[in-house]
Amino acid sequence: MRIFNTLTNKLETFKPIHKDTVNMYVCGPTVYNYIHIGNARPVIFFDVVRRYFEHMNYTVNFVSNFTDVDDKVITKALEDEMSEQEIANKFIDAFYRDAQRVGSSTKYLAPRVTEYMSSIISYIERLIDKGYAYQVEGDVYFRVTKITDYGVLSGRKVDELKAGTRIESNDKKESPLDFTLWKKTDVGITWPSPWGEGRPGWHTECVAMINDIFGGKIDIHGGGSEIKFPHHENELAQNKALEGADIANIWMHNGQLNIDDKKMSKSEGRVILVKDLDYDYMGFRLFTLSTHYRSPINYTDETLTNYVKEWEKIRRVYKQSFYTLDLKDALEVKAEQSPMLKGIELKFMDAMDSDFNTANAITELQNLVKHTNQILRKKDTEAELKSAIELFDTFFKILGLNPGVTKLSASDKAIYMAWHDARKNKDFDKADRLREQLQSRGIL
RNA sequence: GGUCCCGUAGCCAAGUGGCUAAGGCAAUGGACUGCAACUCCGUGAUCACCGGUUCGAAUCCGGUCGGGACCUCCA
Repeated sequence: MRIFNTLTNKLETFKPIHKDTVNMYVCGPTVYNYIHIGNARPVIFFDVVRRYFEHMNYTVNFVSNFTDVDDKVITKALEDEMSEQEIANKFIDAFYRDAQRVGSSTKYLAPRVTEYMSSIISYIERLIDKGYAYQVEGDVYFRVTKITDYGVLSGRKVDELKAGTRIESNDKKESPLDFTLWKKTDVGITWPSPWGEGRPGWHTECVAMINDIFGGKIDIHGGGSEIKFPHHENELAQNKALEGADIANIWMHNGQLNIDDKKMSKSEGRVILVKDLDYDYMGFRLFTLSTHYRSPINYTDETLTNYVKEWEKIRRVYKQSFYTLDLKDALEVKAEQSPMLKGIELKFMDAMDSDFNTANAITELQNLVKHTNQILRKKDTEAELKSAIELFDTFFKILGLNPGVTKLSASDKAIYMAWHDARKNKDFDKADRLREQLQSRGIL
């Protein structure tokens, strides 16, 4: 299987560091607000990455953090007259609800910065010991100029960065590119450190936690493309300083989700929160996976509506297939996979093997829909239908789509049979009444 | 200002040197049908523009126009 490595800008054949295991870390949210639909994109995509590796029988150690120490958290806590911890807990709960809404698993290790404070402090101490960081009046900064190839991940050159006049000037820093590892402050929650009361900068938490949890280099480090610089660049720099090597074998970055072709912006009123999305969430998930993960997605109501309809179509044929077998008590029939279905399966897996090309994988899901609809029009196809259902189940599991179809109850079946008989006897008034019942039960 | 990405049918979107440029939505013709819904079959593209490299370009190179992102602890 091949994955695009943002560090080398090339497709690379995936080779795990430890046999049959994938260690991956995805930068998680700062928990000061509800997540918006752009935040949901990596939550969905990297969930699919994990699912596909698991389908390939890897053991996946998936870790995604919560940044619960941050200026924004502190500001929000002051505004709402709550503690930072209360704010964090509130929005972590909300995050889990939203992740579940869009079909992503929440059963993974989710370390919080506040739980790893001693690791972060000792990590900074080691950077100082090695001469890669320096203390000024209770602040600690990273000495970027000591990293010779700084900018390698984001494709920037130190000279160009220095030339940028927009970098905030700070007299305490040796170089404007140096970034904060520890910030002296008495605003909001603080921790004691060898440099005094304060709190850590953003860029250390991920490397410190990765080292603490995984004990070294991981296979995949992921996140949104907008945090490639400076956040991931700085993580890489810190790890090079301490270990002389990269923190991850492969860096993966997903493209952004825009609205009206522009980045979401709270100040311009261009934000849609996941919890406020007034559409079917599976349709939304399908929408986000229908574009290759490295490309930007443009959100419009029209586009999302199309994918919601598409999901209904997928779900409908699955439901019909499932109920067709259920009504015949044939759900446990032995599946017989046709060459056609085998071909669809192979192409689906090929697409996933090619840098998680979910767009092409979904095309195969659509082929399966069409083919299954053709099977449904024929008679005596239980074994073939069963095979189609199994393939749907496989695809759904990998993509994290859930049709929510369960076995019919005895009364469901009775109504269905009565409807069938009424139509057969041309008692259409009765048939229409029964049809309404079936529709209200979600069977038709 | 600097760096980078993108521009494929009305819409969404794959394809990044080689058969007639996938797939979906919409539209339209047909089939199925008690009605409706669903579903199936058919119908659509000089790949933004100009020039170059090549036997061959949507794909590589240069330019033009248009859109966007990053350089601000913004997912």
